[in-house]
Amino acid sequence: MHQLHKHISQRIELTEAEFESIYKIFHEVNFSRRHLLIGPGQTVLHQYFVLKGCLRTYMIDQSGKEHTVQFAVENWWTSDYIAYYTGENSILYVECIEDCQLLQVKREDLMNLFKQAPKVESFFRGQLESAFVAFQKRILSNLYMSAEERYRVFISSYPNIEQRVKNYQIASYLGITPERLSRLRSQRIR
Amino acid sequence: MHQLHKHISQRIELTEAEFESIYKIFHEVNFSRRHLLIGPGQTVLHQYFVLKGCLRTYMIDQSGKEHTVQFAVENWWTSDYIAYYTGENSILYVECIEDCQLLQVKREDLMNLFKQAPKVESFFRGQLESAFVAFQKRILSNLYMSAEERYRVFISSYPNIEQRVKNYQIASYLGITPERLSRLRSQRIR
DNA sequence: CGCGACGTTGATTTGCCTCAACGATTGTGG
DNA sequence: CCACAATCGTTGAGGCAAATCAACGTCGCG
Repeated sequence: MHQLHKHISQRIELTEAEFESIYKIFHEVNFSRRHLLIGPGQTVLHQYFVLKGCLRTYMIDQSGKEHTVQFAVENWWTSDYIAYYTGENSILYVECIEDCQLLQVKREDLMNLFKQAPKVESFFRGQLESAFVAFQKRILSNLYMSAEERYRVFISSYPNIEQRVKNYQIASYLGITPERLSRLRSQRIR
Repeated sequence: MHQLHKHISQRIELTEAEFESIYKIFHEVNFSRRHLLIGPGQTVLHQYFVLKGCLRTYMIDQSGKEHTVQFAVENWWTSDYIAYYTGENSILYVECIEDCQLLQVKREDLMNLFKQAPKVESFFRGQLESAFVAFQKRILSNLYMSAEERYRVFISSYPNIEQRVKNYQIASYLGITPERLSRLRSQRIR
């Protein structure tokens, strides 16, 4: 079974024939490490399903500091969702931090597919519900957890991520400086 | 046109007859100030559309501090969405901070309706997309904005909210102490 | 009218940032 | 394949913003 088929099947039932018709609007694309998938100012027509690799979505503020919104690894979806959903120009970067094998899909194609196959819309509604829950939990964590606790939660929700991304990138996800993260980690060992 | 019909029409087209059939699964409920709609440990079967009034969703951490996830005013939807979507027991409080007139709808009824009326599912998918964007922006704001900037953004995105909720509740939404908020506001006036 | 909840102000403490220096590791060009 | 440069992670010193703790005035409600 195709990796995407398996992924979708976790949420809704789908015959091989149904999957084939859905899969028509997806296109496999490959990018090497450091490739910038999306940069500020662009219009964002696509979202991406990660077959293999790791990506990071982040912004750069006026003072030049990076702030990471999310990482995406195998079987995650990614894009600049602010631009993708609103049609506004992007303010985010989406960068491959490993060589990446992705499935690209155009929002327009997806919207048309929803009309023909309500099942597919159900799948994406379900995805959005899960994302909604994850975001709400993240906002809560930022409100009541210490930097150290947030670090611990992060590590357990993205297994093996430490081997795949730079520490300063993790720090920019947690909202702390790389120095601070370094100190938190050395404290934990003692 | 009914307030809910008007609200849904902003996103999808809906005839009067279609609205009537949808409206069947909604029930009007009224609560007075301080009523606790949802408390920790409960299962959450419903979400609510606010016809009139103001509600607050928050948690209380181990040290007894409150942390506000969201406020809901007229024409907003609210619930403990973590519990509502996952089926887990609630960890949040949803409290009426004014006398409230609400439309209650059961998730189960909504899911059945989706099968009959894909349009309705499209509406809620659209809602989720907007919420997703709002959350992503909020997470970004927390990463790169100062407390003062976040306060300013908050005030402009919830107009007149200052007259409706307590300052310590706003502070707990912004992730700062009431003392800090008080000082920020007195600075701004100068 | 009296009590409790709330908002404000002041004094003190602290968690985290900034700046800076120094290895270690990675990447690159000769 | 090696040498050098750039990037990254760590550690230390110093400073600042925001939290904490405490006191007091005020408002609203029972």
